[in-house]
Amino acid sequence: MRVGPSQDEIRRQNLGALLRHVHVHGATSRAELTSTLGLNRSTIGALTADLAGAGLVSEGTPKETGRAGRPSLVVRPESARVYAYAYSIEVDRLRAARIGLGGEVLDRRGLDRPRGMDAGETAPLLAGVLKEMHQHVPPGSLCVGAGVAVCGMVRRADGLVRLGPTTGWVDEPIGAALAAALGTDVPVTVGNVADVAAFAEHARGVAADCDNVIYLYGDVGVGAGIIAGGRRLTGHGGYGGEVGHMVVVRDGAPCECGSRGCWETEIGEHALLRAAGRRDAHGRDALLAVFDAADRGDARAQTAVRQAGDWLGFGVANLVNIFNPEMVIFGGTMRDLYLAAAAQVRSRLNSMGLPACLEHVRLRTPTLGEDAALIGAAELAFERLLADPLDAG
Amino acid sequence: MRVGPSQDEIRRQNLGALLRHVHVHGATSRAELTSTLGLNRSTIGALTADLAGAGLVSEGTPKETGRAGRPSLVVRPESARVYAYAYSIEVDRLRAARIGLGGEVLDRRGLDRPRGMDAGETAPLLAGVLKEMHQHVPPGSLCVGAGVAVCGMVRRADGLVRLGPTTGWVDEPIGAALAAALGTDVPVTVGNVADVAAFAEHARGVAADCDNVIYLYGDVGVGAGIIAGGRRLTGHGGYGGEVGHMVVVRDGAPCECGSRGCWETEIGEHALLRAAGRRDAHGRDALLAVFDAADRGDARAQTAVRQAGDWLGFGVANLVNIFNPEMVIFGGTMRDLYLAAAAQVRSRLNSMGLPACLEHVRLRTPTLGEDAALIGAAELAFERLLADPLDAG
DNA sequence: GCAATACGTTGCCGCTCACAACAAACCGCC
DNA sequence: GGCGGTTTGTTGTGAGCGGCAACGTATTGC
Repeated sequence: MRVGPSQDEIRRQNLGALLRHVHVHGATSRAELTSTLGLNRSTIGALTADLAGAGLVSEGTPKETGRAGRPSLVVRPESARVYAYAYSIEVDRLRAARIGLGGEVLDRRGLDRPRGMDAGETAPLLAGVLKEMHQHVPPGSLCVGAGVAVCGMVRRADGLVRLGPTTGWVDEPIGAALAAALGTDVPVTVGNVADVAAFAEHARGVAADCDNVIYLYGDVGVGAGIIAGGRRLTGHGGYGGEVGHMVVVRDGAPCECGSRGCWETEIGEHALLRAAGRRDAHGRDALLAVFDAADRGDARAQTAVRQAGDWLGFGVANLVNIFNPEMVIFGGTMRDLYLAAAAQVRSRLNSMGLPACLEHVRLRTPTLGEDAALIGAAELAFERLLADPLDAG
Repeated sequence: MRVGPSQDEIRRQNLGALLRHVHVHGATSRAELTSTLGLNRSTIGALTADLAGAGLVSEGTPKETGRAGRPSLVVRPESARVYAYAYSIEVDRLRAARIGLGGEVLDRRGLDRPRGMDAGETAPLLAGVLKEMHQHVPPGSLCVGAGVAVCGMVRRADGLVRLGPTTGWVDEPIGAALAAALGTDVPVTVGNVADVAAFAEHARGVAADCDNVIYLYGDVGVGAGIIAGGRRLTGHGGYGGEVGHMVVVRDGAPCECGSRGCWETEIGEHALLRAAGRRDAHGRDALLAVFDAADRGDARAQTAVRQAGDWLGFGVANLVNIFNPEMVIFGGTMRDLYLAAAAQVRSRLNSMGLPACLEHVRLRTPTLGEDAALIGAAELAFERLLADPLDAG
């Protein structure tokens, strides 16, 4: 049974709200925080004092106010001192970063990932990168945790990767393995790429003011991160958003998942390359080559792109009818496909979508670009800090 | 920016939590409330005193405890004194009820609804029924509002019915019309039937312990009420859950919505009747006749039912992959179809659903039966009371 | 009739935030 | 350079909330 918070939970929530504000919006004057958060001056003062005492923010005098009156102290996130580790596990690459409070990328590494590498082999590799990065951490810094973005279905409870067609993983306990490798002082959170990217775009990207968002992410397959009513739609086990396996052609082409006619068999990498007559190619570069060819007038590539764009619009229309979102974001390869075939997408969407659902929906591309997964992964780790700044700090 | 609640909001939330508990679970001893809500004895005492003072609950000594110790006072909802009006606007019927706090149906009316009647004509009719029912209200009672369940897409902001294929309504302001007819002291809330029924089943039905639920409701069309993470999925405008217009056959049969191949063109009333060779029939009785015929061995009816059941499983599998729900509930005509073709539904679901998503999903029929819409409509009205018991009371 | 048990009631405490009064820092003007 | 006006930080006070412990009360079991 839901019950109201106790007093110290109020405090925690307010500390979190303040810290979240400077984390997302950057340095903010206390006066502005007062009006934004709707708390009293004295309360804001007490909260910032607590956060500053924990080393999470610092206060300073502003340069020039330009206005009359005593200048308000500016509350800054301790971007250099408070940080999270972020990982992105992709098809043939591993990316890692150290990201400061506020979202600044402090350090960044990347390494190739041989196909077929499982979680048990990956975790020590990631831990090694962490050790490398850790050598450059200034003394007195605070690590709030590590976040991992991975292509595949992630069990919310423990970060087990149930099925990652891209990586070939089945039931790989990357969360547990990484937690074991990093030790108990670095809590690990694992999330699906699309979910995590959606989270990032919702926190500090295009969807900053939208509470109902579908973030469509494509690499080899297609998944979605869904924000419904301002909160991430996880589903019961954490597997929500597997829109790539929505069947759009009954008894259609076989999909890797074992079903047939899944959406990603029509708009995924393989489908596009095959339709463009490049059956043996794979990877993002090959895909971009198809879009390039279509741009230059290659008839077969154009047909392939139009066909895929039409199917993209088809699936988006279904999702728009089901979710009535405010915004649909096209990320990963879906961004390229959308940009190459926007006319087809919109046309399908307009013919299939219910008028009421089409009313306010906006189609967008991500603003955080390649870093969305890493930033989102870091956000996962920061989430713990923001929920309880003083205890986690 | 989200900020923590102030002290009086804590009080409101706790009052609401207590009242919600006795509203949903019936009379409860103070001792039980203490352990369930996790609040102190003295706090529970103060809260019940406030609620009793507002006439929302009453306290009494229990019959027999059977255990040693001083018997705990029992907190009862004032079911007879505190009530809401509930309406359900259906194809050819209007149903109305007066429902007491706790969910008890105190009074119930029904009348025929001529097809083609619009909101402007319906509202006075509903207001008239309310006046009738009002005559039997004991003095000193408290009306907390009115809730309306209507087949169609409802704009959350003001209860405008955007599109109700069943009723033939387009942009009918039933919320505003009813509010005008009932006066300002009876706040009106309008919701989609499926949403409202899902709400009811989640509050006090099969889905009581499930936070991720899809309630599939069929009449002429098909819609869904979706509970995600314990909260109703409304979408941006309030139109979320229009799963009936998920296209399952590209360029398929034309649908009333203007699109083609919508799910409801395969599992809706018309589809089933047509496939069973009863093109001219309509209504629930005709549908039940088809299921009866299939039961008795009519080959054509059997084929129609199996076919529709297969499509039902198809769509459910898509939804299960997208939402990863804990439970799928089949209501309205979908209940009949599911019961008649459970084998087909499960077979399709198993072949198309992702293993991880199938893991914990349960298929169920509603427990609240025909009253789900009315009870859910009343819950909409009670929701305002539960959010702030003393101000609304 | 007594002890044991469980519960309601009461007074007190710590906590949080709002509020008001005061002090401090800036601007513009003379 | 001094002055008032303005905006803000700081401090002390107060109200409201829930937790807690002590005490009174109602029941069961012996």
